[in-house]
Amino acid sequence: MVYTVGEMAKLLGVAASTLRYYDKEGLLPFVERSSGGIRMFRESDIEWLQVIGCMKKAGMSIKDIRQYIEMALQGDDTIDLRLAMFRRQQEVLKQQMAELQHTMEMVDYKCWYYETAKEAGTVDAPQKMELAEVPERFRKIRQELRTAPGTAATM
Amino acid sequence: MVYTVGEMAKLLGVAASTLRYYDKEGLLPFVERSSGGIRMFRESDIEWLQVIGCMKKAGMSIKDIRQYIEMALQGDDTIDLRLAMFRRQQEVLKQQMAELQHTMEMVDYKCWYYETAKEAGTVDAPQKMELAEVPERFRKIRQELRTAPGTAATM
DNA sequence: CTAGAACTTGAAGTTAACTTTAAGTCAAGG
DNA sequence: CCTTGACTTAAAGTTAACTTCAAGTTCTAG
Repeated sequence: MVYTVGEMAKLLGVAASTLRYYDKEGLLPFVERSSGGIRMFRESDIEWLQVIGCMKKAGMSIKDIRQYIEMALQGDDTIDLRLAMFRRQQEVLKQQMAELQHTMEMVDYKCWYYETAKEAGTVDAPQKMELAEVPERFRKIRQELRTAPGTAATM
Repeated sequence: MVYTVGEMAKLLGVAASTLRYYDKEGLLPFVERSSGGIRMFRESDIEWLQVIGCMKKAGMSIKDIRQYIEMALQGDDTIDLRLAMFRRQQEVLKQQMAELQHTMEMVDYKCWYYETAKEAGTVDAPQKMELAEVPERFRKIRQELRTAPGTAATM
């Protein structure tokens, strides 16, 4: 089974122009063409496209992804390089995860903040509340929000 | 203690031009000016800036953040709206977290893939391996990568 | 009082990742 | 054969979030 660019785009849930753009940027050197020049995506190309999608979600640029594709096409000599690349990406993702956790804590705090404000009818309630009255799990983030990053909040 | 734009930028680890840009976009209506027109950031403005930073990390646009700031300056009448906004943001972050987890699984799989390839000296080792030989925790993602999203992999 | 560093503004420039447009070509159904 | 919808390319346009520039002003230290 082969697909045209439009069919494959639909299958993946992206715009056809996006796939053409990726091709132009060298991300799809494995896609063959008909005698008339029309792209013919093969079933097995889906895996490439899924990997590209995941790498994008991991925050990699088109340029970085192209480097990976080029390495992959060079064959088994670049296995070490590709392994190193994904190991580095693992670290990047761990970092992203930690940041996301932190952002979540802030949003959780703000939800508590506005729930408390709602009950009292004024933001003064949470805003001016003594640290000791603030639920324990929000104390750290509250302190952090009120000081510059890198500033020791505890003295 | 008050700070100029340059000092505050250094404190927060961002470019001064970024703070000026935020101001121009209406994100910093609370920042006062000297008689000569120079921005005078107050200690308490740090909390605003930290919240702006967190909202940005949560993927919110400048425009969305401005709406929040405007609501906050309107006072206690907008508490419900602000609470709703952060609750929505909680959902968005949960979604982001799930996606990040999924991306991580893919990268973990790829690390295993290239470790196996490295040992064998060829990517054929992991690529052509029977599903039963693949470590259990990578089977699902492997199946998923090899089919279009939304396609039932199990039949 | 005067350097000179840091501030001000508006406007133009940058970057990444697409998207749209225009002009033309291909391929399947009738 | 011919229509028609989907394909092709190159080039220009879009968007968000900054960054840089140019010309001028303010503040602080000597």
